Amino acid sequence: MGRISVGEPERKFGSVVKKLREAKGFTQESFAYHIGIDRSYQGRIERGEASVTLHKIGLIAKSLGLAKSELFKKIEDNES
Amino acid sequence: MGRISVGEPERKFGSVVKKLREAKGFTQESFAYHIGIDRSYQGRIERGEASVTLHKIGLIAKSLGLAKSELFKKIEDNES
DNA sequence: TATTTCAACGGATTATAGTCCGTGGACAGA
DNA sequence: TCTGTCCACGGACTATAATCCGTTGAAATA
Repeated sequence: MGRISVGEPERKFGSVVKKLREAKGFTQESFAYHIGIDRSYQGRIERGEASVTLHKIGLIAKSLGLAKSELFKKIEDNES
Repeated sequence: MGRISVGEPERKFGSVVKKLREAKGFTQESFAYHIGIDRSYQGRIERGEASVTLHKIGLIAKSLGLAKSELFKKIEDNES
């Protein structure tokens, strides 16, 4: 994987997901469990170290109660 | 890879990308070249046989002249 | 101080995204 | 016809997403 940050889009994606997760009161681990992904991978995503697939993006957005378009809108506006 | 369709989200993603690409007058090959991805992979994406990464999603959206949120909005509305 | 909770981070492995190269079929034009 | 263009589809390979399991450190609480 890209251990160290893959790129700007990944970093932005990660930081917004992190903020939204925290706002929902989830820990990384509980959130990851809820989605069905690995806890350490959730950390990597939030640090911008992973270029997530469409499949995972869908799971994450759903868990945050957002449509993918809405999630990306927040990322683009960086209103988190 | 998932040779055969991965899931509904991937199929929708693919079919909308296909329509938008055609609307822009690109062939699969020219579009793929323009983005910098493999021609056969572009075909797989459009057939819903690939769960594209954030990185590729960004390249595709950009090539279509759309923000990622806009691309996903079109996919969700299926207005293509 | 000791204990618990959470996130950062790593190494090693497995699953799959993405590449490379080729074939065949449909269709349009010469 | 035949020639060129475009797409569907495939196999084999390479790169990397995603998993699994562990360690460390910070901060809060008892």
